[in-house]
Amino acid sequence: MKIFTVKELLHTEIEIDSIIVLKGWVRNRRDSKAGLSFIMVNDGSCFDSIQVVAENTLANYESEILKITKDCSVIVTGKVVKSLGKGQSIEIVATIVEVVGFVENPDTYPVSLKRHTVEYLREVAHLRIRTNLFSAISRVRNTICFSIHEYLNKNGFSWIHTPIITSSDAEGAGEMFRVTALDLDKLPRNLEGKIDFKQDFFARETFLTVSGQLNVESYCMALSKVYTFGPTFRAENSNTTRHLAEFWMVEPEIAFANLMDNAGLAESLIKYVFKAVLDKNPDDMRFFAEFIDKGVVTRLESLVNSDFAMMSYTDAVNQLLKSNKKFENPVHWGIDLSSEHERWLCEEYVGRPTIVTDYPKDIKAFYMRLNDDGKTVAAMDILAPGIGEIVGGAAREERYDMLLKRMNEMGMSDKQLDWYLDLRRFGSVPHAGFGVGLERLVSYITGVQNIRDVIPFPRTSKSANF
RNA sequence: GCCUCAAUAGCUCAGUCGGUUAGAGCGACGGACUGUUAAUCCGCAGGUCGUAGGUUCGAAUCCUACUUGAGGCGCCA
Repeated sequence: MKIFTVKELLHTEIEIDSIIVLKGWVRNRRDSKAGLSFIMVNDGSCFDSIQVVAENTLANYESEILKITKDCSVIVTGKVVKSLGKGQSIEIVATIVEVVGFVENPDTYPVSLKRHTVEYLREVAHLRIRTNLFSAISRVRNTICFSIHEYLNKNGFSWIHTPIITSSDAEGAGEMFRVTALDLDKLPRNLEGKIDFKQDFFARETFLTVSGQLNVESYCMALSKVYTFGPTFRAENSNTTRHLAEFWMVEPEIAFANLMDNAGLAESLIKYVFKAVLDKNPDDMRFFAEFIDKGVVTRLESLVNSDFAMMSYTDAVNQLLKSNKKFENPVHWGIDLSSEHERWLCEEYVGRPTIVTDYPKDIKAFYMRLNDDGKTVAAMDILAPGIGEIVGGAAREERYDMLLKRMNEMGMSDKQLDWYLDLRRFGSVPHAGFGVGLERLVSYITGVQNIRDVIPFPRTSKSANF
């Protein structure tokens, strides 16, 4: 007897009268006094559960089947039949229902058969995957990751495994988590009375990476098209619906490329991902559209077939000024756009993802390429309605003198990044890249507003449960 | 890090001006009914009112501190 997933049973042609085995968790049980019970079994392979009909002639009907509650685990052997009821085309008439594991104390089982808030489910993150919402999020997240790899692979990119541990504290993206093997109760001191990191595991200060970009640039200078895709860490005390201390980021980097090549790649990648989700997860997306955000499917569909808006930072500032809206933070050329500005731009003014380019150099990172105007850098952010910045990227400063000058201006030590400067000395080429926040992308695609709900076990300030 | 709000049954919430035995819906359990679909109907159980202090004859209710959670802002992806 062959073992089938629910997805195979519901979404491929299985011959009627086939005898099959099915393994999963019970979503719901309904009894009929006609002498049978309906058991909805879900194994996460797809959104829908399959209906198993258990008749009271089964040996364990009274002793076990009538005691099945939500999330008991079962192995069902049975026959595929055309459904006599409404709501499904086929169902399984069971010959054996083996209860592998019962649920203790169903009255206090955290994920009962009722609607729960996402805030509550976050407190039981090890069990929340057993809800329609979180299993749908998990499947869509998986499709997103797979399609990112697929798109980049099809387009000749190499996936580079840049290090998680870094000795550079100048990656330019905020506070870092320290990595140490020193005994914190007995920290070694040097002659100056400071902590002696020479005695630490790596014989220097080390941190968790905030970005793989600097490392991947060196691979870009040999393999042309590369990307990193892995976890990144920020020790910022950010408390918002769109920040995590540990999150995943995709960072493509392309050689012989400028900002427009970069923006084109980002838009093309994101649209590919949108389309993949629409194609592969229609059931999950339908659920999000019904219960989370009505417009979530139509929005993706229209975006796949239209262009992202593009405007320069200077234009954006001018539009903000022209809007005559009262913003908390006053607008003038040179400010860093705050969320209210970004929101107004992409939600009200444009109404779809918007690529903003050429920001003032003073509000951007040291490695971004200086434009000919001497005031702006070739940076681009993609702002998405409801989420804000989902992509941040730039053409990199490939000119040695310019980069060194910029680093000095910002008071950075060129010693630590001499290897990075080397890339500008030995066969440098114009190149560009960007970072996509995976969780922000998942959030945008699913309509799930809090980023803590689109990663399995969220790590945020003051919270690292499970 | 700053600001705001919240914490009462397994979950979601109500609880009047500080006053007798703290209520409802869902879930769980028991029953009725039914090829059922978040089934429906009836019944029953379930509470240290976040923690610690304080005010008061009397505190879920007022005050203080703490803890936890949420939202907004900042930082960013």
